[in-house]
Amino acid sequence: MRLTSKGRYAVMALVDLARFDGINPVSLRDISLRQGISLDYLEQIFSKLRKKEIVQSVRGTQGGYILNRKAKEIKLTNIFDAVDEKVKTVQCKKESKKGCNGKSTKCLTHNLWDELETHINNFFDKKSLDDLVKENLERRF
Amino acid sequence: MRLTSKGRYAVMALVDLARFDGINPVSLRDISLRQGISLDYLEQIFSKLRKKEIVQSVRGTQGGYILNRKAKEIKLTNIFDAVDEKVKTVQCKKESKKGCNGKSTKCLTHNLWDELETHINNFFDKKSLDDLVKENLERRF
DNA sequence: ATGATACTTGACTATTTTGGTCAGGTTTAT
DNA sequence: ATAAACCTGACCAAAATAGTCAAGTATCAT
Repeated sequence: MRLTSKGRYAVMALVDLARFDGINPVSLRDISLRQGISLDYLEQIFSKLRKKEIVQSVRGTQGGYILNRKAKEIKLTNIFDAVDEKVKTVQCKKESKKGCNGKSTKCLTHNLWDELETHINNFFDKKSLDDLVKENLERRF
Repeated sequence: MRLTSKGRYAVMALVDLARFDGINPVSLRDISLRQGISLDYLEQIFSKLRKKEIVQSVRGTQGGYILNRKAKEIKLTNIFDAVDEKVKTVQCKKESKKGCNGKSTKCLTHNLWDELETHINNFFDKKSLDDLVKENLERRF
C-alpha cells in the first residue's frame, strides 16, 4: 500500500490553495513558504494535478494556480489518484488474469485486500477538499 | 502507510497453518511450498510472530509451528502489529509534542490521517484469522 | 548415538521507491 | 525588458523492501 508524503503534500497544498478559491491565483512559492514543502517538489505535484484537471495554471507575474472545480466537488480520491497514490497493496492485482503468486488460484488473502481497498476508498470518497478547508477554518496558516 | 508483502505473507502463512489448528505442527517448509514464499523469508516472519506469542514453535523432526491462541482470537491487527506493518502514514505523528513540519501547529491534514488510521484499524480489528480460514474453506490449497 | 528435520539468529544485499534537487527552459504582467 | 511564475526532464541519495546466505541449536525417529 502506498500513501506517502506526496499525497499528503498534495492535500496540504490544495487546502492552502482552496482558501483563495475564486479570489486570486496562489503561487507555489507562497504555498511552499506557508506549508514548508520544497518548491521543486510542489512543481512536480502540481504538474500532475493540472493534468488531471484538478487545478488550472495562470502563467506570468502574479500567476499561480486556481482550482478547476469547486472545492466541494474535489474528493480526496481524485487527489490521490492524480498524484499516483494508489490505495492498493497487492501484487495479486497486477496479473489479473492469472492467480496471484503465478499460480492458477487466487492467494488466500486476495479477497481481503479487495475489501480493504473498498473500505479505504469509501472513506476518501466521502471527504472533499471543502470538508478539510472547513475543518481548518479557525486555524492559523 | 505501509502494508506490504510481509504482512500479506504473514496472513497467508497463518491461514495455511490455521487449517491444522489442534491437529499437528506445520513446518515452514510445507508452507513455503504451498504458498510459494521463500523459506528464509518465512523464518524471519515467524520469528516475529513467535515473539508476539501468536504462534508456538515445536522443534525437531515432525516439528513446525502451531497457533498459540484460537484462530478466532487472532485479529489481523495482531498479525500486522507483530510483523511491524504499521497502518500509519504520517510523519506528523513522530514528533507528537510539536506540530508536524517542525512548526508549532499541526499540519492541515493531521486530523485526516488520524481518522483514516482509525477507519482502517476498525476494519482489521473485526477480521480474525478464523474468518479468513472459513472464507477459503472450499478452495484448493 | 546419530542423522535428518526443523527451528533460530544475524548479517548481508540487490532492487525499488521515495522524496527530493538541479538545470534550463517558456509565458506573461507590469 | 525583466522579474515572477509556471514547466519539464534528468538526476540522485537515502531508506525500505524483499529477500538470500551462513552458521548454528534442538529434538525426534530409528
